[in-house]
Amino acid sequence: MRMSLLFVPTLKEDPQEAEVISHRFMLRAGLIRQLSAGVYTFLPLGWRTLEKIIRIVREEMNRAGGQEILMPAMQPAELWKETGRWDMYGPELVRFQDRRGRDFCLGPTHEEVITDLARREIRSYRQLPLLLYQIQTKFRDEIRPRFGIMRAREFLMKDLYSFDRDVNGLQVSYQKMYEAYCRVFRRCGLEYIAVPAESGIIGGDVSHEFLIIAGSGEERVFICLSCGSATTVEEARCPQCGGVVEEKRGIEVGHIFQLGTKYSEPMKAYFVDRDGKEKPLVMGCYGIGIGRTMAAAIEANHDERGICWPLALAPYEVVVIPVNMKKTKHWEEAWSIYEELSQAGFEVVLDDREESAGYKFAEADLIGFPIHVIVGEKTERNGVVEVKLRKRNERAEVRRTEVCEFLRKIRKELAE
RNA sequence: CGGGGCGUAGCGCAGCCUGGUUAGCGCACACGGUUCGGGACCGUGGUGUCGGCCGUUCAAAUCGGCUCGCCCCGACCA
Repeated sequence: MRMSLLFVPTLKEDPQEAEVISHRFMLRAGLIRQLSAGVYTFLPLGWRTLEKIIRIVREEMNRAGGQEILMPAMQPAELWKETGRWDMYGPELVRFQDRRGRDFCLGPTHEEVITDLARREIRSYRQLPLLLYQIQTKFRDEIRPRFGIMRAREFLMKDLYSFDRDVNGLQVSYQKMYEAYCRVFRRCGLEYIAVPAESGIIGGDVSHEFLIIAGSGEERVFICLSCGSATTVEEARCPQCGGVVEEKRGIEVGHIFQLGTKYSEPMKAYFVDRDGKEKPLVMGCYGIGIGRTMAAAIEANHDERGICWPLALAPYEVVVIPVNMKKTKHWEEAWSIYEELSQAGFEVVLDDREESAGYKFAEADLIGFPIHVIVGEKTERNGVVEVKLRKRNERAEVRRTEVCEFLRKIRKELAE
């Protein structure tokens, strides 16, 4: 992609409405724009990153045996009355009526809809276990939308629901998801931790939160350095081993629950087991905040100049910067490197704008391309380009002829 | 919902307290020229229902009331 054609409205100054770092950089780097409190548009670069997270999540859900579906955001009140949540959920539930005066809501989560589907379609234990998921926009009229995209009123979420014959089956599904979540966050290049958690309004017995470790995180986590166990409750400091406890801060990006029969009982979602008896489906549900993961990734990976994307989440992997557009040599070499890298399968942007070098450097840092290839005087004189790694702030001079090979190695290294 | 803050050009702000010329500055934008390895410089130019409504006054960005929106802190959440 050529930078001159990319729609990236960057901001030199901090927008007054943004205080939190990820929010500031997302606005400044031209990733998002706000429409209303807690409601955002994703611009091309922001959407690319979001799609990268989605792809990783999707691959890992599929790998764990999940099957993707898409449920409606618009849901009839009747379902919510069956579980009692129409009254329980409160004003956070976005409610409205259709033209005939029938009550509906915009789904903040989908237990009711999926359980309704399950009770209609699952008859026999032979159909179990079943893991269904979707990646979809959720609506929650938050008391107080906050921190930009971090707590939005409209946001993208991956939610998976497991259906099993019994508690043993549920535990197997739960364990699969637990591991899938670990893989998702590891592949995103993020430092994460899983901690036992309260299950809140979703209900159920066992539950874990997945947190991205970031200094600005709202939640405190206590990690035992000897046994590795973690908790969010200060008093419960891993008394079992008595080791040294380290406190860190984290941002909740995922939550998994063992629901049991909390929804299947009231909604009468039964199946016939091997013994011929009717039993309620044993359920679990598993969520990942997609946008939140993006914000958390920035909270955990930035410096004063801007974002330092992990390779896996960067909107583009490489930016090629010709220092002086007036010098034919810079321009030609930059173009040929751009072509070569594109051919080689890199996601690369060519900064072909008539801007000063300093301007391009500052913007490349802000946006956070993991790899910068700078074509300038050294290229003209010695046939070398400068390769800069954004996150480590390391620079290397590489011969023009070896650029592609060098970047292949770097990419492999950064991917680990 | 309680507490605090903000709303003036696309963005960041000054002006308001103490009402009174044509509402200003920086950035951005357009055109011309000079620059070109860390957000360049010079010149020229365009840009405003001063968030909205009502009121006070000869006169309101400025004073008063109401209202809308946004941000931050608290109780809830991916």
